[in-house]
Amino acid sequence: MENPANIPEKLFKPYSAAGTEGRIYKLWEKSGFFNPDTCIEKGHTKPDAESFSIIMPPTNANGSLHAGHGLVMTLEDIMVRYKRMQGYKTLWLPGLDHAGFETQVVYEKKLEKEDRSRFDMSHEELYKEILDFTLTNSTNIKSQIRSMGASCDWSREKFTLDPDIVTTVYSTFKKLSEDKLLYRGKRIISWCPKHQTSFSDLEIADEERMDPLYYLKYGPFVIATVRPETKFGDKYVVMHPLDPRYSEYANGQKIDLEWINGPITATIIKDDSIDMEFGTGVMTITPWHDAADFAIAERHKLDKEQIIDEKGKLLPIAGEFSGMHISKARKLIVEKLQTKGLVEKIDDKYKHVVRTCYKCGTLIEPQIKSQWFVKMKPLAERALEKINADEINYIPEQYKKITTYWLENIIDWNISRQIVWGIPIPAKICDSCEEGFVDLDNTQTTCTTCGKELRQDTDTFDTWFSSSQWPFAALGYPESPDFKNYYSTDVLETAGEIIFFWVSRMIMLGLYVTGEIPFETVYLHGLVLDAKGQKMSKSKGNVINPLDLTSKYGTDAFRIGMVVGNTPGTSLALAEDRIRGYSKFANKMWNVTRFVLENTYDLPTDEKVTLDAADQKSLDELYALIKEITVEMDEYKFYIVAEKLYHHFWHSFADVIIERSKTKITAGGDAKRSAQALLREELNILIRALHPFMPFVTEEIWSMIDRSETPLMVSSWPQA
RNA sequence: GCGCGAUUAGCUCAGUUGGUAGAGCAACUCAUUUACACUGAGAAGGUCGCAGGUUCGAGUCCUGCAUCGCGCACCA
Repeated sequence: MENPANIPEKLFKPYSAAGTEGRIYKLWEKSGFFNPDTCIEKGHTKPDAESFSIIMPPTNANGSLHAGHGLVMTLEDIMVRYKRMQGYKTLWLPGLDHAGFETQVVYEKKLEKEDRSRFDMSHEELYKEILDFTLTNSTNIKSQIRSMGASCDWSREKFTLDPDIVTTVYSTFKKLSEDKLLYRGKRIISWCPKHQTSFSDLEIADEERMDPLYYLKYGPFVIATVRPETKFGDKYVVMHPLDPRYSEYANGQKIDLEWINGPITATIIKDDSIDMEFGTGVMTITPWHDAADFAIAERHKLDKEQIIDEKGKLLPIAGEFSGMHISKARKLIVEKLQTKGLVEKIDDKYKHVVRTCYKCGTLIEPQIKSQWFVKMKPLAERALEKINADEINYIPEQYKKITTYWLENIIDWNISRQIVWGIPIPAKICDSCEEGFVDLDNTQTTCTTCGKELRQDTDTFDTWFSSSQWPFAALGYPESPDFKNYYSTDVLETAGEIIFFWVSRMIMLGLYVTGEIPFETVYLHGLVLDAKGQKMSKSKGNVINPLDLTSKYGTDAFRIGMVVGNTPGTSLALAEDRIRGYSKFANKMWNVTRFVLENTYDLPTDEKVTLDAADQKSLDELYALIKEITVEMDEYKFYIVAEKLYHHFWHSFADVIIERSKTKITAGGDAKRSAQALLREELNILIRALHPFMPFVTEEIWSMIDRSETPLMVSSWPQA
């Protein structure tokens, strides 16, 4: 076959993503250009260039890439490649997360299958097994991140359990303690009876349920409750001080009455948190197992008594029901109350909200426990100042409102978890007076309050406590040059779902420790849903594995398919058609390249060509487009840039300009040269502009159209 | 209960400061040997959730309502 243009053989076949992507990624890695220092050494970035940095949300080391990750990697890589091409000193720092609770749950399931249980293992044994498990699996996720084309600097990769990270987390813990922002409190916490650990308020899911509401005779009163099984210890009866129905009773007044297990003496409490409209306007309280009741008990300094143990079984106070699981006990207790004539009525269509473990759906059983808490108000106030001064740019903007509302109403953060897999809390506990002492150097042995012997705290930190320090910890705060060069980072890109869990807490802790905001822009993407707009879940069987799509249609097709029309914050329905369409686009680019090479080889690259009017107009339009999209890139409107580039490439360049060039090339002379020059320029500019979106196919094409031997990833973003 | 968001073509969604509605996919009609069938040309498809209001002019601004989704909340 004739081939005067000396066109590579592969260009005569359809574009093969599978035959290209792995090779290109290796080439990039070998070049070292993911590392900004190399870009400077080799002269692609000026040493005094402005920096641009993104810290990759640490990926669960033990996990597998899901559709949401696919979007994270795509969006962040687009930003990073764009800035790198523009000459910024660009760092994208990858990291892995030990993902404390999440990983422990996965491991527990594995143990269960093997007929083992974590409760039969020592701390050390379990920790070591999970560590091995995690480290073994971590190569998997890393190769999946690579397959997405992520141009992150692997030489700077961090893991949340790296010793230097742990050191930073410990020093923050100590600083909080010294600044009196940390306390060990015996307070009501959310407890999951299945997982045997406490949670912060964020790990709790609300669920609307229909349950019977029992109206029980309590001496002269009638009280309404959905949880008769907690009522054994109720010896306080509470009503509103202004409720005329109960004006004859005084605060503190004692009354004798017959209750579940016999006669008791109850005390009347008047508290204005009581809603006079609800039920009878009277309730009894269970301070050990209800946050609202706990608050009332605190206000009036009332006794608190534990009724239910950590596994959800009734304690001896329940008399004949002692040792019984609450799920079984309720029915029997109601029966007994009925026998005693203490049930006034049952409203069996009562709609209310229960709190469940976000992971297993088990009903949360509030318990009073000694735990470490961070005082959040002072931290939140500093964050609010910065946010209200617009020092942090939220995309989309509505997240600013959501964040400020949360910060204004923040409650203290319980950072203790009763799980093994995590960063151990460096503290000593006095079991006798329930004091806790921060002890990084492991030197304190006796309680300074009561003199008794201390034990090591066996709890670990909430994973989010360490990941909230990630931007500065991963950059080597406080001494590393990277910290000085790249903090504050430019963009934090993650799922809108973790706005409170992670983003807001990073702002607070970043500000607290370093005095600076951790990032200037927060870009939050929405959920990735299935083709029908349903949330993906294993139980529904509608989970789309991004790697199936990339292996079928190519990573480039997947990437641009994820981006086009996907506005920040809005959830995306991931339909296969969507991705398939863009695999055709990669092939279109491939064929266009062949046409351009075949038809321009005889035009010397250094020849000055004057374009004719029509061609000049086309070129002006292209420059106008580049100008527009450069602005839109800076505004993070990738969804529109991707669409415009796609549209221009296909429907202007291919359909109009190439078609027009055919007759001009046949005509020869100036018309031919004008057409040829335009073809070359269009292709050159569009391939560069498309690179952040479709890095593989563009890099491959670049190697055929550019003679400089500079990889496209460090070539320049087109100038308008 | 409070708050946030959504409601635009069959589907998924754009629509910047108000100026006669756009894209992709799907469906429809033609075209078929040189860049590309992973193609080209063309046509069709929407009283922009409903009701008011501001305006010369509203998908866009204001008010109310409806439906869906999501947060937050110590009414037992």
